[in-house]
Amino acid sequence: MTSVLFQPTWKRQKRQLRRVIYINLILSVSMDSPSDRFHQQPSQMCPFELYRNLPDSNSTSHRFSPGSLASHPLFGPLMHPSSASQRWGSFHQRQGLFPELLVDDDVSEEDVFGRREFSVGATPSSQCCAGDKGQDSAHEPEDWNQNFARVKRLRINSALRNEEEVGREGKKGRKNGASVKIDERKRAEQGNRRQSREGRKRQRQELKLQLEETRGKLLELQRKVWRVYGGQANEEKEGEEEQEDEALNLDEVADMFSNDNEPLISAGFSPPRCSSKKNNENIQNGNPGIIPGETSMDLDLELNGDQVWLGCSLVRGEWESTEGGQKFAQALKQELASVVAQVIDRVVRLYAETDPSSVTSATVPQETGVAMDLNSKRRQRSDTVARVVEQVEALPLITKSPQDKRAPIAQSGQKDLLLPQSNPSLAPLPQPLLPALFPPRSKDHFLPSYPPDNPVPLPLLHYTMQNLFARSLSSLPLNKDCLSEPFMDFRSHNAVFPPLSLLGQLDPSLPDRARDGGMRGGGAGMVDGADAALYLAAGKAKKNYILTLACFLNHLHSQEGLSPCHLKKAKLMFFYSRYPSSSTLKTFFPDVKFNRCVTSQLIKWFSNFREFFYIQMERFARQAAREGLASARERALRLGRDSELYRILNMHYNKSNDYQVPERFVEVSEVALREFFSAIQSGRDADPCWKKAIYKIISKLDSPVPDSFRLPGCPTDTYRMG
DNA sequence: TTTCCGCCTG
DNA sequence: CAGGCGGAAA
Repeated sequence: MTSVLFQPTWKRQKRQLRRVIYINLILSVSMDSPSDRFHQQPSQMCPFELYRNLPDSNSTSHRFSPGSLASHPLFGPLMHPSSASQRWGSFHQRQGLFPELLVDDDVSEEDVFGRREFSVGATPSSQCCAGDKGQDSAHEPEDWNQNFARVKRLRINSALRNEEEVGREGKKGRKNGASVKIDERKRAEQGNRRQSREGRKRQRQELKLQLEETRGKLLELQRKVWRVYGGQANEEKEGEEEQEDEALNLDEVADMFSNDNEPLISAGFSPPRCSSKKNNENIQNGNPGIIPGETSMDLDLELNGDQVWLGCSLVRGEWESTEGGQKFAQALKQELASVVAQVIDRVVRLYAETDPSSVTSATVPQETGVAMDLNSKRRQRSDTVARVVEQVEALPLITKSPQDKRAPIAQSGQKDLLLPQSNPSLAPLPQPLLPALFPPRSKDHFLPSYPPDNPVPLPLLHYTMQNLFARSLSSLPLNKDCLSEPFMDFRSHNAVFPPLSLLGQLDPSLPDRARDGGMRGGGAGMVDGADAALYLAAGKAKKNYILTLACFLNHLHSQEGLSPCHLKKAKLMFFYSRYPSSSTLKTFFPDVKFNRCVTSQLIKWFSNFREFFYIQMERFARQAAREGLASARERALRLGRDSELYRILNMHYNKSNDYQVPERFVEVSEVALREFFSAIQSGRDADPCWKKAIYKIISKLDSPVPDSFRLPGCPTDTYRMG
C-alpha cells in the first residue's frame, strides 16, 4: 500500500528534486557562489563572482543586503585552505561539463590564477568527483557564460599585457639591432619569455594576495556569523517543524534516492558542504596555505558539539534577516539528507557487493564492486566517496562508547543486521559500518549535522535499514539458501524485524494503530504496511527523515527480478486466484519492477501452480473413480482439512503452514476434483483436450485477493497470527 | 500465453 | 521423489 499510495507524490517530488539536485550541483562546482542555494535560481549564480570582486574588495566594502546578491562573496568555501584549489578543480570539471564555455585562448587559466597554487591540493579524485557530479547538468545557466567571459577578459588582458611587453622588447631590438643575428634574436626571445613569465608571476602573486586578503576578510565575516549563529541555532532547530512547508523540503531531497537516473546521490554526491575540522583549524591558526594532500573533498561540515557550521552560500545579510534562520534550518536538513544518503548508499553498495571475497570485515573497502547500477565513473569516484563517508562514519564511532548500555535496541539492531551474515555464503558485513548505521539511540548523534533536539528516529532508521537490507539481499543473485527458509520465513522475520513495536516504544508520537494495526500479523510481510503507518503517523518533523528512507526503500523495492518471498506470496495468492491477470499481478506485487521477464516469470509461476493443482486433482479424481464403494468415493471427493489432498495442496502452496487456507480454496478444489471425477467417470478424458472445460470452470471461480496481498513483501495471516 | 514434457537438484 | 524450471508446442 505504501508504494501505491505515495508513488504519485514521489514522482512529483522527483521532478522537484531534480531541480534541487541541479541547484546543488551548480553550487557544488561553483568556485564561489554568492547565491542563496535555496532561493536562488541557478541562472542567478555567479560562479566566478569572487574573482570579479577581488580588485575592489576590502574589509569594509562588503555591504551585504539580501537583495544585492551580486556583491555577496561567498565566505564558506574560502574558509578552507584548499578551497581555492578545489574550486579550481571544479572549474576544470566545469570545462568538461560545459564545453561551450571553453575558449580558444593560448593563455591558459593557470596563467591567470597560478597553476601551482590552484592545482596543488586538487587531487584527481576531487576533480573526478566534482566532474561527475555535473554530468547531468544539461541546462546551463547563461550567467556562467558571462562569468566565464569575465575570466576570459582577465586572461585576455593578461595576454595583451604580455604581448605589449613582448612588443616593447621587439621594438628595442629593432632600434638597436642594425645587424640582427639569430642568436641575439633567440636571446631576445628568451628574455621576452622570461619577462612575460615574470609578468604572469606578478599577476599570480597579485591575485594570490588578493585572494588571501579576501579569504581573511571572509574568515572574519564567517566568525561573526558563527557567533551570531551560536545563539540562533537552537531556535532554528526548534522552529524547524514550522518551516517545513517553506522553501526546500527535505521530501524533495529524499526523492533523490528514488531517481533511477540519478547516480549522483548514490555515488556519494552531496551538496557543497563545509569543511573538515582539520581544514578549519588550519584556517583559524592563521594558516590558510594550501595543504597538499589534504582531503580533496570539500566536506564543509564542521561539527562542534551541537553546533553545526554550514559554510554554505548564506550570506551575512540573509543571516541577519528573518529568512536567514529558516535558510539555515533548510540547509541543516539538506546536510542531513545528503549525509544520510551517503550512508545509505554506502550500505547498499556494500550489500550489493556480490563478491564476498572483496568485502572484508576489517575494513571498508573503498573500491567495492558495485552490483547495482553503478557505472565506471562512479567507481572512479569511489575513492573520494569513501573518504567522505568515512568521515561521516567516523563521527558516530567517536560518539559511541562501547560500553553504552543505553542502547539495547540499537544493539539488537546490529545483531539483527548481522543475521544474514550467519550464512557463510553471504558477504560479511563490514564492521566499521555498523556503529555508523546503528549507533546507540540516545543522545548520541547519529549524524553530525542532525539537530540534537530532534534526534533522528534511529529506530526508524534501524527499522528501515533492516528492510532495506532484506530487500537488497532478496534482490541479489545470492545463494538461494541465504534467502529461503528460515530467512524468508515470516516468523523468523518477525523475530528479525521487530520494528513497529520498537517504534511505538521509542516514538510515542506513533499512534497505536501504527503499532498493532498494521503489524497485527507481525510478519515481515507487513513491514511496508508499517512504513505506510509510520509515514502517516509520524510527526511532521520526522516525516522528512522517514520519507527520506522510505523513498530510498521504494527505490529498492522496485527491484528487478523476483525473490523467493515473491514466490511464496504468489503461492498464497493462488489460494484466491488461480488465473490472475498481469494487471492483478502488478497490483499485488507493488515491490516488483515489472518488465517482460518478470511478468512472464510470474505468469509462469501461476501456470506451474495450476499445473500442480490440476495434476493433483486428476490424480485424486482417478483414485476416487477407482473406489468401488460409493461412500468411499464420496469421501475421496471431499476435501476435508484432514484429507490427504488438502495436506498436499497446503504443503505445496503454504509450505510453512503459516497461512490459513481460505475456505474458498477448499471449495474450488472440491469443484475441480468433482469435475475431474465426473469427466473420468463419463469417459470424457479420452478427449485430448478434456481438461480445457474443467480449466474454464475453475478459471471462473477466482475470488478477490485480500488487500493484505497488496502490500509489498509476504502477506501474513491475521487468522493465524492474530 | 498456456500447457506439456523432461531435466535437474535437493 | 517433489518441485522448480526451461524449452517446445499449441
